[in-house]
Amino acid sequence: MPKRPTVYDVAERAGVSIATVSFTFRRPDKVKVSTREAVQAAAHALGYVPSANARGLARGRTGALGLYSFDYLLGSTEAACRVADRRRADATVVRLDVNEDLRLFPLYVDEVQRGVELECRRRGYALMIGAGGDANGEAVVADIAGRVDGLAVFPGTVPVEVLRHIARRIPVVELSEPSHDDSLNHVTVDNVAGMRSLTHHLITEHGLRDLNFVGALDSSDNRARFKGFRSALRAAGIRPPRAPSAPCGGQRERAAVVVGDLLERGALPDGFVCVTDQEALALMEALSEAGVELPREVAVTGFDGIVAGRVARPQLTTVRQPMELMGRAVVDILVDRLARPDEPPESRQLPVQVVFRESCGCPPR
Amino acid sequence: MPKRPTVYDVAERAGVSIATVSFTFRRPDKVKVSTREAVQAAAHALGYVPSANARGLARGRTGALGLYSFDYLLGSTEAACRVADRRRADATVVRLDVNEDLRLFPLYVDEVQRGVELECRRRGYALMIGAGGDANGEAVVADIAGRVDGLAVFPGTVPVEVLRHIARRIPVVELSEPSHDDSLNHVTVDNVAGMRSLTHHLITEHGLRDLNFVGALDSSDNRARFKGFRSALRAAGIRPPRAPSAPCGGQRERAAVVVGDLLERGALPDGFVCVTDQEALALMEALSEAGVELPREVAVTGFDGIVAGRVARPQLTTVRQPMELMGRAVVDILVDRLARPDEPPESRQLPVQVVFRESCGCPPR
DNA sequence: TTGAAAGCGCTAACAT
DNA sequence: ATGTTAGCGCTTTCAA
Repeated sequence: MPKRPTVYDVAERAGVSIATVSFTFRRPDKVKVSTREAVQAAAHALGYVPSANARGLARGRTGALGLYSFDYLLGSTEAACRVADRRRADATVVRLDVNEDLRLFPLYVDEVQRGVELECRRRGYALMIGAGGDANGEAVVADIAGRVDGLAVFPGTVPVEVLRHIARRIPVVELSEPSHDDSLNHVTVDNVAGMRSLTHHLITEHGLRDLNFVGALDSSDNRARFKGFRSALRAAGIRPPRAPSAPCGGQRERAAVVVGDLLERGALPDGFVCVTDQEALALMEALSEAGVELPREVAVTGFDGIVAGRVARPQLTTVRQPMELMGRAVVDILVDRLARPDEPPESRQLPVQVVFRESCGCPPR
Repeated sequence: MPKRPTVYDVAERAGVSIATVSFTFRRPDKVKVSTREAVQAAAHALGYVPSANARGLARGRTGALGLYSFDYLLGSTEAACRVADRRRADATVVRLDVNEDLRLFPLYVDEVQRGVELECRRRGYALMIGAGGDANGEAVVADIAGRVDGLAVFPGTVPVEVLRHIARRIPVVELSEPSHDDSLNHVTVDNVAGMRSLTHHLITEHGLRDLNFVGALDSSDNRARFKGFRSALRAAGIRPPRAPSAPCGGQRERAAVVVGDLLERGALPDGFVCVTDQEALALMEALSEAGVELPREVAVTGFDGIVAGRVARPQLTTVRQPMELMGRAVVDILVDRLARPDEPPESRQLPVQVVFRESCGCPPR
């Protein structure tokens, strides 16, 4: 790789000053035609590509937004790496079943990310993507934060103190319900209403009364969903469980254990209301494998509306989040904050849509 | 937003020099404990986030890779924007059918991009994403090129001269068969073999002889696929068509026109071998709507292996590209070139897998 | 219309 | 172990 040409090289070759070169790129119309052509010719001949780093430095802003995400499917990364090792052309043909793939992609984060991408493009921003989940996640997020004008993060990916720290420097939006009311912007959905109306449906339409809530209450969103669940039960005069039942984190093996345990104790409820689609999908699979017929013997529902739920058998009843829209809203807020840095942080709550499919007992559609 | 603190601020507050601050961040273990703590405390108190721009400038490399992609579904962007306008919480509930969604996402580029993301993370690189399709695409790609150490592009998204230009500065890999043999690296698949073996299957297993190839020969990959198609026909003693039949670019309306025309002329072939899944899907839909029964009356096949083909009815027979792996290979090459800038450009060809599903006449699986 | 010069925030020798 | 000092490549007043 030859040394990268700079403004100086171009200036010298075009016989002008670096200021003129810079100016020519910024406002071509404000330069004499002859100089412009000379500069452009020189730039072209040299293979000049302006350094966005230097530009960003000089201007104080980079023109890029950042998205920090997370591999919620920890196991998958490892599997993917194994696959990656046989990447030569002469390697064994890779046999990943497409059904299998759908469990890994696209997930919730992927669809939100897509929204972010689309809106970034529309606004003329570049998008810097980073992800953690592993050890030095904190370093990574700081690294990204250092190269963008605004940052979006999925909840639970970055310690809140780190986020606050970053938020002192650039606008940050977190994709969750506002929990610790602070300097962060938020984009979220109406978790409570969504879960309440889903649960209400199970009770009134399908006559289910013994309902388990499956999922960890480790995020404000999950807690809101649990709240919606309890609220619907209470409204129906059913005493809601105090705590969720054991979550399996979307992992098949764990789901199998949970199901085996339940079966052994003869404690199968009327339905499992899961905090996410992934949780529900893993559970459904474990139930099926254990010989439980869905949804006849037990109903299962999810939350998110990911593709895999649409393709599963039975098709998964769920609460769909407007993921692309959420991604767009994120960018919208960030750009807005950039323009008006002194506005207080904003929280945007988007509506959800309950999608009745087969896994709750509704007929196929 | 308060003024962003810099090394100078931290240094002053910690009572050390800026070099020490920098060093403390780079090699915390090489600094006296007391100073380290002082610096970290100051940084924390100030909300200091190092500027990756300045760092990149000073170091001569950014630690980021770039991916420039493209909206192959031109119409969709517009539709998405319309949706984006009703982004307030009080807006009408958004009703996008999930089936509809799958036609837009995830597509080929999305799955490849995912591979790029995963591998970037594994290697500790940040990923800068940009996309064009609209007017100032050239500016966008230059912008991205200016902020990364290496760039990946999908074919047909950037004029080859621009690519060459950029390749003089940083390593570039194009996701296509090497066409113009130049300074670019390439990642591609065995298009010829894939299409040949798919076509061979149609001929020998299903006895189809009158086959149309659908798609534009506007890329080296597409030409290779056409070549594979012809080669299989020739091997079977069938005279291959000289040119493909009219492509519809994956657009429903156009597909409907093409089908209507064919039907009118009574010129329905035994099968349509489409250059991509999107092409095939649009065609299948048009055929179904026109009352043609698939695959009994006519077979349809695709190429790529996108999710939508798996979910379509009948399920689409196709040639699956190892998209995630391709994305990973891209990063692999880029990182390699970065380490050894003087190596000649590399081309990596990955194997494909023919997936027999229903649309060619095979039984459901 | 163009040039000179002062940074932007950080790193990396080299000194101490 | 820490400080000094040049830049890195570009933008941007301010002059000319």
